[in-house]
Amino acid sequence: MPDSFKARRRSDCPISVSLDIFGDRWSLLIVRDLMFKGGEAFKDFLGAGEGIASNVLADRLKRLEARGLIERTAHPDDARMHRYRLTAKGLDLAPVLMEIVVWAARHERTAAPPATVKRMREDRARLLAELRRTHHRSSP
Amino acid sequence: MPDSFKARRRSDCPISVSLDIFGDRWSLLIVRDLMFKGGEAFKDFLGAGEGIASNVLADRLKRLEARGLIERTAHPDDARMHRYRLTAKGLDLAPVLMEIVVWAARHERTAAPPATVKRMREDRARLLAELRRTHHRSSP
DNA sequence: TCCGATCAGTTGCAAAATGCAAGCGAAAAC
DNA sequence: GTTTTCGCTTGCATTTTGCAACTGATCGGA
Repeated sequence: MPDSFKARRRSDCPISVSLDIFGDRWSLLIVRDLMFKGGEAFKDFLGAGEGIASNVLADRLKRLEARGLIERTAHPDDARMHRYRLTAKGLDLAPVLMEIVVWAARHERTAAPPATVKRMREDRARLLAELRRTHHRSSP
Repeated sequence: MPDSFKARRRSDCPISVSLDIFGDRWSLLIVRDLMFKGGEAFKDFLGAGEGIASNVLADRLKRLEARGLIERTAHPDDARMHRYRLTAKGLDLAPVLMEIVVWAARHERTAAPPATVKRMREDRARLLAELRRTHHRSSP
């Protein structure tokens, strides 16, 4: 088990603190799957396309849960599964993810649908409201 | 030398593509130093507070340069030094960094000055314009 | 002009994280 | 009751990171 749980922060800089939480190659992809792709179960993240290893995935899920970005509950219909969902804190990463998408769409060749990118640039407030509705979280 | 230069992308998702570029614990801290702290030289990043190792720093600088986020030039006053500066592409990460700061300030205990955070939330356009002025980059 | 300090790295090695394939127990599907 | 699915865990090889020491070029002062 890659025990990536040293809670030791490198500094109190907000960016550094944030990177201590999600500054790796996988965490934000999990958040993305939860936020935009409707993924909820372990297998959804496993099969998400980038090919995360199951042990790393297990570690990241624990980590994200420990940091309060996601919550894990029993799946109502199937006792084998768990249901992972974004907390309000996790959902609040939406603006970060959107800015990343906007940046990548501008500077890299990506599969981002131009219409979506445009909405992220020009209609962010409504997009965020929609997201919150989808995820049943009240807005701050 | 930790040769982190496999340009192989895991998928074409804009978030995945972005994380392949700056999804690690150090890259965005370097960008932060360049963007907000006026750092320009190797030693500035080395002594930035989080304690990056010099070999990792050297690797990240090469990598960021290869990806077009920063550029390295000879320092005008001192032939030992190099001057690192953000390109327009690197400077365009400003909204991402700002949203990260806003998120961290809301959800974690950080050293972010509340006034700065407030400006990032409420006066982003002007802040971005100031940044571009500081870094002498024309705006898109 | 010599000499120590500074700068931007590099090198070698240990420790940690990642990736990969296989395995496992519990629950569901058939 | 047998097979599949699911969410992991385990063991092991590979890669990345961290640490400390070192280098070669340049600078600044005596």
